[in-house]
Amino acid sequence: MDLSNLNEDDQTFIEDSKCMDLSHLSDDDPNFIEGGNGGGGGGVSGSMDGLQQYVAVGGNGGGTPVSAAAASVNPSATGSELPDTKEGIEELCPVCGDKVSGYHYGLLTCESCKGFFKRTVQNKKVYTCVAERSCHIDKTQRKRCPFCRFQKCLEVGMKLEAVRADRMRGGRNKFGPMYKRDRARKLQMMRQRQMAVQTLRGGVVTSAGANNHHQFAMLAGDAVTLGQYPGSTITSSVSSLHIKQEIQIPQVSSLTSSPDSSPSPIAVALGQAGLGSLTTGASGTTCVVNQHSQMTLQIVASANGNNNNNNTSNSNNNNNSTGVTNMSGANGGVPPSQHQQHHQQAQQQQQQQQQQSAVPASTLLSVNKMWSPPSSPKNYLLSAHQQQQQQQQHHVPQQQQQQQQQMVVDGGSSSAAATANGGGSGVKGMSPMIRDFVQGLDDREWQSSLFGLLQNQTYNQCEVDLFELMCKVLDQNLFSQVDWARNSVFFKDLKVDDQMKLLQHSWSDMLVLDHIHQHMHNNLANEIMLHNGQKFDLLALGLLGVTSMADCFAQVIDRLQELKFDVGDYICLKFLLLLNPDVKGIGNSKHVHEGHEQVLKALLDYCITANSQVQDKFTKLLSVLPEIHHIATRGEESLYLKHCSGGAPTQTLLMEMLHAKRK
DNA sequence: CATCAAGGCCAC
DNA sequence: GTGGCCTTGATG
Repeated sequence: MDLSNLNEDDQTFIEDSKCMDLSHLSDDDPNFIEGGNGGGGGGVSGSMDGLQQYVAVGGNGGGTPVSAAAASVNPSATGSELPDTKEGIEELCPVCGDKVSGYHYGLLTCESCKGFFKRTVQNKKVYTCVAERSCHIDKTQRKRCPFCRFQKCLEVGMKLEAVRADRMRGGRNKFGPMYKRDRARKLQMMRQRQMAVQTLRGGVVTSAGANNHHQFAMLAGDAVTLGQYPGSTITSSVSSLHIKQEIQIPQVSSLTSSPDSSPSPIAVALGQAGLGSLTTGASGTTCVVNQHSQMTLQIVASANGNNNNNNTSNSNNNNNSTGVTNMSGANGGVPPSQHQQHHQQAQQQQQQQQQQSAVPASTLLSVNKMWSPPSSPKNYLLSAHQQQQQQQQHHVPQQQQQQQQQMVVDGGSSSAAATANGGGSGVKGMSPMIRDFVQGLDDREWQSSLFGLLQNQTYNQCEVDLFELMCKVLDQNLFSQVDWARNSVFFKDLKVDDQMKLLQHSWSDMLVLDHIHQHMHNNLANEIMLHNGQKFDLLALGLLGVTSMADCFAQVIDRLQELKFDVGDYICLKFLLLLNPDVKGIGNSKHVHEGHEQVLKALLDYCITANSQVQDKFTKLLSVLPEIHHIATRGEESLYLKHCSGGAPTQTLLMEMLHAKRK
């Protein structure tokens, strides 16, 4: 492996940083534990605060144990001794653990898995798993279950779209820059890990067993604490592994645009991307690879006749329930002509969407593909026409479909972007700071992840627990919240401990405020029809589940409408909630106070100059905050009670935050 | 021209 | 079907 360009690329690391999927680190990889890799598979020990662990360690490679191994290669290295990159990046294939031969289809893999992936995609293989769809894949057993092997390929991030439809040889593809950055990241991580290992000698690091959930870390500036999510206990007795680390945010993948298609930060943070779901669903799960980078994982009729109703009319359904079948020509069992027809429909749909929106249809695809919930990796594998079919199959009212699409497609041109670009109502009088705030918003992402999650959670599900689903959405929103916060001015300059305290005090208020914003500025509906026909109460999200607070919520909306509450106001209020100077025990309270003051002043100026027609807007806006807090507090209490009675999902950041506040 | 990530080949 | 090795060709 040639690493000659590592140093030069290293410079671009910060700018280009993306989230690394660490969800597939091998649980039993001793290097991982020793190396202190803060990512997925459950290596670093357990007494770490959940928030602190919300770290994403750079790079694509699907949580390859390599970087950790790199750290352990030379544990005596000091910060001044830069790692030997050629020795350091002796990676292992994230799929099977064999020796890596280079970047293949998106990440570093071995030659064998490269070939396997290529054959599978090119020849449109259909595999089934005769076991539980959770076969362990390693070098010696990788041939046993191609289904699970291919699934793992996808989980770790191998990219279908890197397999060329035209089979053209040679040349480079769009992933080149990503590989380059990935190398830079790995080098960066190696250096940091070496420093971390040094630090670690004084700390306690133990194996975390099989818990590969919720591994995340939080950064303050560029400082990060690594560790493992402890489940339901937040404790300050943290193994003090503080590593300088750039948090990396994945971009939404696109088949046509950005090659940097790591899984969502949420999935990354949870360490769940692509894991877990394979153990769900009916027996007889089948992998079907479609041409043109589309892949489906379908639940097909099992041997005992457990066919899923929701899938029965899918013409792409493949009912090969046993053995391995080579689907020559036909795509997933559809006769070629039929498939072509469907494919053309999908293309036409995409073209129409592209014409109608600034957001390419591919982004829509990618939303479903990459922002799938951690527990349902199968769902980021839907092709365009399959999504279309699903919508039709599940009897989603057309209006609802349009509404959902509208929300996703138009998200980019909605309030935040429009306002920031001068198209909104709040531009006049907007200070540079507020403009920056607004530009930092990404409502499209918010909506995309919301609808992506809802869709994926209900695909092929007859009925889902709506409360559980709400918790999942809240959890996802919470991760987004943390992501936003840690990249925010003022906040990002704080130390991890301070950041945690501020977030623990503001998260629920911010969730409510966010929902108000989405409701008011992006026309978020109060409920939507899920793809399985169930109705999901979106409003309940904003109420944190306490639907009896709907009147209170409506009153707040009314008041804010009277105040001509706009995006600039919203983001200022959000900062005010986050930078709460009243939070006790903040180390750098001066900084928080200053930030708070500056935002207050900016908001005041903005209220005066931009909304002079609204009498005393500033004071009235601030008076809404207690109302929001009231709703949030009720929501927290309700969720906490539900959790304590066993009625709410455990092992979520949401529950972690609930517990943290009660310590 | 060197690099390297695609696809291809073919012994097993 | 697998996987190690070879060929190709865009990129810098």
